[in-house]
Amino acid sequence: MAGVSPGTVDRILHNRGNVSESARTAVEEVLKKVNYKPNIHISGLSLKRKYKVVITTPTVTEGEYWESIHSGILHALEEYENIRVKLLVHTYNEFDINSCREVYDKIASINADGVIIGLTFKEETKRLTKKLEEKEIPYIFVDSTIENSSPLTFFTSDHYRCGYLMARLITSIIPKGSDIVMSEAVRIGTQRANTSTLRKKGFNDYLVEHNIKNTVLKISYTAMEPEKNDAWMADFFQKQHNIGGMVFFNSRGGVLADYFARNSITNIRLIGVDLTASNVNGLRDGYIDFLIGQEPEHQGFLAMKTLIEYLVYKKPVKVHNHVQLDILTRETIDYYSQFIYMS
Amino acid sequence: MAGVSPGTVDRILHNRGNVSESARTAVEEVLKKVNYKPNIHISGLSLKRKYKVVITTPTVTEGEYWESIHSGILHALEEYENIRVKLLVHTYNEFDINSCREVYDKIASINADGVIIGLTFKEETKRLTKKLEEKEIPYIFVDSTIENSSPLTFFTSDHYRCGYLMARLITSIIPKGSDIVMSEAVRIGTQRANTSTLRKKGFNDYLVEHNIKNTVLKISYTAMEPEKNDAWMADFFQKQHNIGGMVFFNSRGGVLADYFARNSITNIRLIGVDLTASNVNGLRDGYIDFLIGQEPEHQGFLAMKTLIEYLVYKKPVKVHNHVQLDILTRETIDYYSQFIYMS
DNA sequence: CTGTTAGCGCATTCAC
DNA sequence: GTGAATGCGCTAACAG
Repeated sequence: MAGVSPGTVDRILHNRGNVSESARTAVEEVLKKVNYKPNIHISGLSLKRKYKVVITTPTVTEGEYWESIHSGILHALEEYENIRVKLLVHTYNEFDINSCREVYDKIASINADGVIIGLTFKEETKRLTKKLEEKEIPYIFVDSTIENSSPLTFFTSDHYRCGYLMARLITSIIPKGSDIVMSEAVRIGTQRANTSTLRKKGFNDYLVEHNIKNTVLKISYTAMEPEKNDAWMADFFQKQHNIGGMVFFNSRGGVLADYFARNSITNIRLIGVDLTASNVNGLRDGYIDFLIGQEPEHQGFLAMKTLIEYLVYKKPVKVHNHVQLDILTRETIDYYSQFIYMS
Repeated sequence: MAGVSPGTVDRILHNRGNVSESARTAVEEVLKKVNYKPNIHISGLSLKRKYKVVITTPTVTEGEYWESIHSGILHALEEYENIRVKLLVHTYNEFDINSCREVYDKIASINADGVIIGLTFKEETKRLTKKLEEKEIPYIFVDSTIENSSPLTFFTSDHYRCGYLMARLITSIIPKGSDIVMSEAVRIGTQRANTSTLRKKGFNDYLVEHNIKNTVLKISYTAMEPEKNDAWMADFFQKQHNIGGMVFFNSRGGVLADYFARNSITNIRLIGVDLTASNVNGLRDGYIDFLIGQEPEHQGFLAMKTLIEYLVYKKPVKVHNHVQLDILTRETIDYYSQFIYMS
């Protein structure tokens, strides 16, 4: 239509240069006129280049949070089946900083085209990203981000808002004047980025802003020595009798739901985060009232998709991204699909 | 790999016959060995056949429920850009059964390849589907379905469960012993399928099952004469002083939120259905506590996608489908994207 | 700076 | 029954 060859059009579409101004304007006019939109799937057909993408997260356990992130990444790869990307998975032990360091060193030595990072150790991760920046390798955060870093983009939920929401929910369903228990899993030195901290801040801010005076108790639950928890909880509930509700800022609420189930405790409202297998059980059985989901699959999916589109099509990237906060109850969990993707 | 030509493979893939048993087995073996999966997007490239698809719903108003359904359908079409489907949109006035009948007659006379139906008038729709069945034209329901009909499939939310959920939510946030108001928009003879009825049933069942004795008042709100509502509501709230919360089984809760805003009523909890513009405003401003979303875009998207895959690829169809029930609050609405699709 | 051509995976057509 | 040829939209490689 513009009187030029397909080769020229392609050069214009991809800014490859070597095009005269006259040809460019002529083609661009036609492009606009016919409202041209490239077909990404077919374009992949003739693309030759191969890409190496690294994904690094804590070790993946079945039915847990990180598995969903990985699953989303794989789904994105399926959608772009025509694009040759080689996925290198490097997971580390989230309770062992040395494991993380080792894995990160390995990653820094790979000449990857892009890296997707689900982080636990903040300082370690800063060291890695610094190296990546030097080599000009783009990286994307999932689950949480780090201030003062320069990722290509990140996909997380708004953890502060999550805590704020949890405060709103728990205070609206507990008996007036009853106590609230806030549980954090403080794992020394390993605090998963600052998700829990942010949630806690959101939670407290809600209480202050709404002038809520209920007593807030804290328990520090340990993921390291689960065998001790039972005795420990028994002790706690023996001393506290005015508890109306509890919130878990990490994904371990299911443990408490399980304790409630075994001890027939039904008068304490419970709100948790993440759709882990045990959380979902607790929700289904009625021991957990609300679960907040943060779309881990979607995070992984978007991270991979964005990376591909950036690498292959130079598509501009929006840096700051928040996924949904899903509120689930036992009435809605059956219809909740974690396998949802975005075009 | 099987020592045959691509033509033969294609014949096997699509069961076109004219293939020797030996060739078939040889090819099928290879297919399994390489785990062959056809690439649907590229297959569309060379497909010649064109399809006519009809979509019929109540008239589309901006920012309202049906617009989202249409939008989802359009998005599915974008995803299958290589497949030539001609979309024929036929909307009717949901308050006028004659308009519906006219439109349906028109549709019955079209030789469509498939029809997507968002229904309001149950009996009228039954007449239409009967005709479609005679002509062996597949049809799909969105929003709601009809018992004893034979759609190819339907995509709706579980309206009964929705009502059940609303009962759970409202009773858990209102002061103990306060009254609950239940609002239905009874539009004579036009009850949008039976969504409201199902929700009401779910609502009542929850109350009975959980032995909840709060007084439940009813108001019948009219969409036809909106100018009368203000006086009417003023009258209602003057007489009732123990109202703790209200639930709307249709999407018009925003009207009440608006009334609350203008009259500074803040002590009544409100739960509504659908993310219409006015509902979302009410939620943002704090007059609505929860909105239940039923993924209209997703419904439209899935309906169109399923129809295409059925028509073009003869893909088997799951008849019974329920989309998610999303629970939204003012904390989560900002991150809620209605533009989410499923692969 | 520009045009030509081959080929990606797939479905169709036609000749054998 | 079968295979060869063509073309869909797009990119890459190369010749001019």
